[in-house]
Amino acid sequence: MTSAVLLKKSEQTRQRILDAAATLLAARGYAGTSIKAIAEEIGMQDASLYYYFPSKEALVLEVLHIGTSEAEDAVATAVAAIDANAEPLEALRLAIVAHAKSVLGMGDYPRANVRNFGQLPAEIRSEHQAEQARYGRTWKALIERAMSAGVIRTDLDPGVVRMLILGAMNWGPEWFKTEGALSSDRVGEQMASLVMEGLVPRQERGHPAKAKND
Amino acid sequence: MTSAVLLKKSEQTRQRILDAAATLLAARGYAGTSIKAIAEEIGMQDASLYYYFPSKEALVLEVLHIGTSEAEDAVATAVAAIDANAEPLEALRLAIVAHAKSVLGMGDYPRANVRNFGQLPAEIRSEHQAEQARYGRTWKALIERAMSAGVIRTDLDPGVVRMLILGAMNWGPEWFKTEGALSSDRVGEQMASLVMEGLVPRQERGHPAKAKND
DNA sequence: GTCTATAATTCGATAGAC
DNA sequence: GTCTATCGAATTATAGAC
Repeated sequence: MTSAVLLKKSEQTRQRILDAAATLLAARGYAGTSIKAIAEEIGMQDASLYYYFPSKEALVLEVLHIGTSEAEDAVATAVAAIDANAEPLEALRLAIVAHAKSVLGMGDYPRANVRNFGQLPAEIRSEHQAEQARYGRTWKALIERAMSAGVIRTDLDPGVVRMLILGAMNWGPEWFKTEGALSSDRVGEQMASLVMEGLVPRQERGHPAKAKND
Repeated sequence: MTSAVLLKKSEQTRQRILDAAATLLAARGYAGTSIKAIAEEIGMQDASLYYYFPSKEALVLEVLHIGTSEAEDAVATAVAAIDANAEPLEALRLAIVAHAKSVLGMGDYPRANVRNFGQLPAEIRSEHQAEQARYGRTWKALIERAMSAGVIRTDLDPGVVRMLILGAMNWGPEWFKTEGALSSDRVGEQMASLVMEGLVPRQERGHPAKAKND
């Protein structure tokens, strides 16, 4: 009898394939990740993967889908801690921190997602865009609510603002290495702080952006 | 007799290959761009390319190298308009605008560069990193000078700040389409404004970040 | 479920005619 | 300089034994 937590062996193998694919996709990208390499990662023959997935594209799409879902869940959980309608600025800040930690953290799926959805072959790109669009709408709502409330600037195009914020964070996997001196948590906080307060120091007391040499 | 402006026919062909490669690399990425596709773009047979370039890797490296050089030149030219030591904040702002326009503009080379250097095969990545590192030092100097002068925040790690700024802009090619409503110039200005002033409106009069509904 | 063997393409690259 | 022809390797995917 199967339980909810203890997966069947078949499910376990499927999961190990997904994990290996996520790890390699995050590190080497779509074209640099062959079915053979994924199979080797878990001590399998490449042909055996096709028992679990009908094609490389289906496997990759599922990895990216999980990556989007993980980031979306992280953001939703973070924002749910407060009343987002009453505190739209705080909601946005929590979302930024959550997203930043998702793409910098140890989980391979969100990183695999942001590093690959821009280089997908045209045939499967559109399929993933439907998933990605839902996450995009989450951010669109966060930003527009903050603009309507007047707590963030309204002199910029909301779409540009959204992509700049996500871009600053999504670029993280290109340079951030876990072995470095700074933890992903600290970098995530700095990302959020810079995006929210900007680079030029603020003069008012009590603002999150401190003067200097703090 | 050859002149400096009128290239020999051989040089012209070489240039057409580079241009086609830059266009395809910017649009489809490294693995999605085959030698055959580049050749077809200019009505050539794939084998003929090897008369001009010894390998795909050499061709790609030259495209990325040109992309880095173009961005670096644009930044250097922009910053040279002022006394960067006397006005470190303005120097940084000009650099941001220049870089943003480079990766958003019609030129394919800078876009090919930022979209591909993260997915290069390991063997050639290190070769390009030497070029890229020089550009990185330009930015490192710009940021550290501004920090020393106290005109930008010093409570953030300078390396993180550098990669966040460049990341927000380098992500542009993932979403910005020339056919859209906003011109690359306008988007570039908005990028610079957001990175410098942040998302949260400032209260002081006369600051570049206007209150709202401007 | 996992293996071996292999088909079918694609790709980077070379050889040699013209 | 550009072409045709082709090699060798890698890759996705299938067939069928166990």
